[in-house]
Amino acid sequence: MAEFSSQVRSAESSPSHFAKATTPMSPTELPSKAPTIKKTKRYSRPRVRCRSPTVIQRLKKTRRVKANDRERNRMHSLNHALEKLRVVLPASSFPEESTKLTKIETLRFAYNYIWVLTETLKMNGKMQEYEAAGLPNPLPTHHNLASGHFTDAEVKNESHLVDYSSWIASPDNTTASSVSGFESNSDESFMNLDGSFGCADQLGAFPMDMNQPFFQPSNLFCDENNVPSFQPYISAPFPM
DNA sequence: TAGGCCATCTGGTCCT
DNA sequence: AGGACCAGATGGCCTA
Repeated sequence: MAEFSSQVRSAESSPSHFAKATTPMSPTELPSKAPTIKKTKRYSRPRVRCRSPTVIQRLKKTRRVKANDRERNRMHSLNHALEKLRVVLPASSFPEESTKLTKIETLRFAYNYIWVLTETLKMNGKMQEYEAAGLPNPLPTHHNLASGHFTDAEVKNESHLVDYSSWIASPDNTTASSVSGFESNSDESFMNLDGSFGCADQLGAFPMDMNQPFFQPSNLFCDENNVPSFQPYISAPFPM
């Protein structure tokens, strides 16, 4: 934490108020530990300093200034952490196309992004269970997408999900184009600022809008009659 | 110009 | 006593 504080203070982008921040003493600056000398108690009553009102006022002011300084640094460290979170979110991959996420957007996006990744992992686990049991892949494929079980809108969403989950599952994130025929490469596959996912030059919206209900991958599995059941939206994982 | 977002200040509370 | 944390207040900046 102390390390971070110094990082923040030394940040190039630091506004002028950083200059006001108190600089903690480095270990070398710290006073060497003086040998402890046991002092004899000279007063029987607790010492109460006699301070004039002006002294008290001055004391209060310096305390307030120091508290403000700490609070400023605390908020800067919080913002720094948020910034680090921003840069690992997919939306940050295309800064030229997106504005910086606000604080609340960053938190919601992160929450939802983690949720999607978790669901994807669960889905992959289920796929392996199906394979191990010798059952047909329940996930939407080109074959079952064309089988008439889905509406056009559903097919659209399904293909996006397949792309998305494959993209996430692939180590180099290059499989999205191969799954449903997108002519994209890894550089073009991304999560849009609004939470939609797709390729640079196409896509409606993979329904991952931060403020909208969510697509649930686990709902893509076939029912007992081997008919793909599909429920495109569920309640948003993040309470909006 | 209203509204959203942000940084900062401030006083209160809790903890060490 | 002093630091950390929190929430309310305030003012500046930006955008629709």
